[in-house]
Amino acid sequence: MVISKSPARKAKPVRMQPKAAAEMPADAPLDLGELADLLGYSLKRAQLRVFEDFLSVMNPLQLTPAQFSVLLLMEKNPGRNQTEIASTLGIQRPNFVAMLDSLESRGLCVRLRSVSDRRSHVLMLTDKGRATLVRAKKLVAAKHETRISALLGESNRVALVRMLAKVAREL
Amino acid sequence: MVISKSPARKAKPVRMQPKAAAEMPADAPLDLGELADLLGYSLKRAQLRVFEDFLSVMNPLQLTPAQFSVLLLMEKNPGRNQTEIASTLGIQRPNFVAMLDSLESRGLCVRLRSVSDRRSHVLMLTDKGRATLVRAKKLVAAKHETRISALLGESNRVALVRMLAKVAREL
DNA sequence: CGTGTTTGGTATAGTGGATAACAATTATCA
DNA sequence: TGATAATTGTTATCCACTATACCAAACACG
Repeated sequence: MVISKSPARKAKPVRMQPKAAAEMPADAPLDLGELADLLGYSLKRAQLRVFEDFLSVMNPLQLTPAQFSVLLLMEKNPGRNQTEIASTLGIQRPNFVAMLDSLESRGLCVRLRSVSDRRSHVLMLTDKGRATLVRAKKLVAAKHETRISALLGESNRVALVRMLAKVAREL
Repeated sequence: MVISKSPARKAKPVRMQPKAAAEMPADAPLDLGELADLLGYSLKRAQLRVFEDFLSVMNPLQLTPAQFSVLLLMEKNPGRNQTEIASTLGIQRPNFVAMLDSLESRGLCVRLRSVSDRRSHVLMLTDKGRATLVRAKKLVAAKHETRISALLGESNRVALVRMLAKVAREL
């Protein structure tokens, strides 16, 4: 028998509230306590917000952050295969297949059978992919990164990115 | 008819690589290009790494970041109901149910039917929950946050958290 | 040649997050 | 008061993302 990880909700909470503690406002914002000082918490919250903003800015081009990063890598590293691009981005190779299917079906990139190793597919941007990437970069620069820079100040934004990269790399 | 978002993989890439471009090292690390300057990218990467470290540090207590944050909120805000705790953490109420089931089945907290509003469940830490939280805090402080502080310097770590909170709040 | 490895791909499962709907309860207000 | 609306916890789904096992084709290499 397998130990179930799912809820074992049988006895519903029929218990009553014990003591009627001192009257509280009851509608005041909650106290985050040490949560506010936890790096992981603010990190996650900020990441969700930044991705949300990125998505809304990129709405006309219908590119997710992950798709945008793939196109960027293809542009700067033409001729690489799926394994190389995927692993650089921390994407599992099986999960990269559907992602490429999507980009290729939209005509943004192509898989070319490599002449030197017929197992691998060389990835290349199409003209449409390059044009889309140009527009995407402009959107990101004009409406996304600019907004963050306006909020933090450009030097702080750069320092922030540098610290995050260090954490990602060296922790 | 619905427009399918799924892959339309029919024609497999039988095309051949066109020109044999200039010889490349082929095994050099890829160039991240503007990806390295994108806040969203380093943010996501750092978040994954920090959560990974948190999980390994918290391994003996088997607490995820989300569970830890719930316990912290319960401690600092006893007597709040599920909706209040969940919404403060950005958790959808339906998704919070299974999470509470798990914590309650482990004896870390209880749902008490409120005397003032019999719809809602007042959330309280149990003694075991409080004891677990004490141990968890010590682990996080000693092995997690300390490590990040050693990497960045404490003042930088504080500045980092402050900037992230600002982004999460004001972007 | 035969063995082992790599590559892209399939199938599948787990997890996190989002929405619709519902019963019980409370709030609102004519 | 009584009818209607809103809220709370919950269930049932659904979708996106991630992780693992496995496979055939192609390659590496002794």
